[in-house]
Amino acid sequence: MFPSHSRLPVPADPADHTECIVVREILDRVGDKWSVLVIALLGQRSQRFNELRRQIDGISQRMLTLTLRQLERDGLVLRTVHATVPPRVDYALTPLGESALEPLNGLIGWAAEHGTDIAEARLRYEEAQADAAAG
Amino acid sequence: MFPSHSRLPVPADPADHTECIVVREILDRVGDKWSVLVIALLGQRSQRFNELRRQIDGISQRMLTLTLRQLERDGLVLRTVHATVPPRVDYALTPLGESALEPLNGLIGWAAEHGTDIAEARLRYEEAQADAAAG
DNA sequence: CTGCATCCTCGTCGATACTG
DNA sequence: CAGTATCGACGAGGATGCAG
Repeated sequence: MFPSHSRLPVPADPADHTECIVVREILDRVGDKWSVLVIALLGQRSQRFNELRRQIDGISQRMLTLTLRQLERDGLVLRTVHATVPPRVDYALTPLGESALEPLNGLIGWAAEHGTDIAEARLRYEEAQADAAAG
Repeated sequence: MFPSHSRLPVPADPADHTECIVVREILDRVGDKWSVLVIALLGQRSQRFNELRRQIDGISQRMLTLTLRQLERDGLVLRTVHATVPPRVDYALTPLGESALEPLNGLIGWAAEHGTDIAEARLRYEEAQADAAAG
């Protein structure tokens, strides 16, 4: 969370401390390992648990469950249980979740576009470090 | 990082695994506690170390140093040392750093706009949980 | 198939003390 | 003023086993 005294240059009321906290919480969600990927996948189409699991190579059952719970809790994802046998659970984005796709894709787009710039910057940095150590 | 087999629905070449990794790394940066705030503050004007420190209530000296180092390493922030006494170090956004402001503000704007929606969703969720437990 | 509980590891962050 | 070094606490996340 942003500490309550600090400010974020958001368009809206910069004096509102609550807003900073809210923003920090959401940014935290963006930062955690799987949330954005899950949102992006559900943005394509609604899917079942193991359908997601198979697409997200490397995710543990536990983390997929936790991630989906959190997204459900935040109102970004809708969980639908079908009382069939075997049980079937569908996950879909809510309208709120869909509204997140746009800013998220903005960020993802930026990342994809400037990824090489960053990689190059890192190389230059390492180089400079090596020079400093050698010199 | 995104596992190398998973895909992100970015406009550009979805088959490129490297892109996923790069995107995940950048998303991680967004998620860490202080980076976005530092970028936002430097977006207003370039600032000195303790100038930033004072504005970011709650940050430790260590974390501000680490955060700035990482942003410098990634080419988002430029560090300028003035050989005066006492020493003076200025931090400023690079053009790359400034280019990040737009997507970042997009996300921050979304968060600010939908923060109450999320808060409400959480209340409803807790409520439903309580009902389930009681019923 | 979907999901919870447990254990354990590892990285991140804060506190503190010290340096140029 | 602007760092670096070290230590400890904490929590995210993976592995595994069990349940509805």
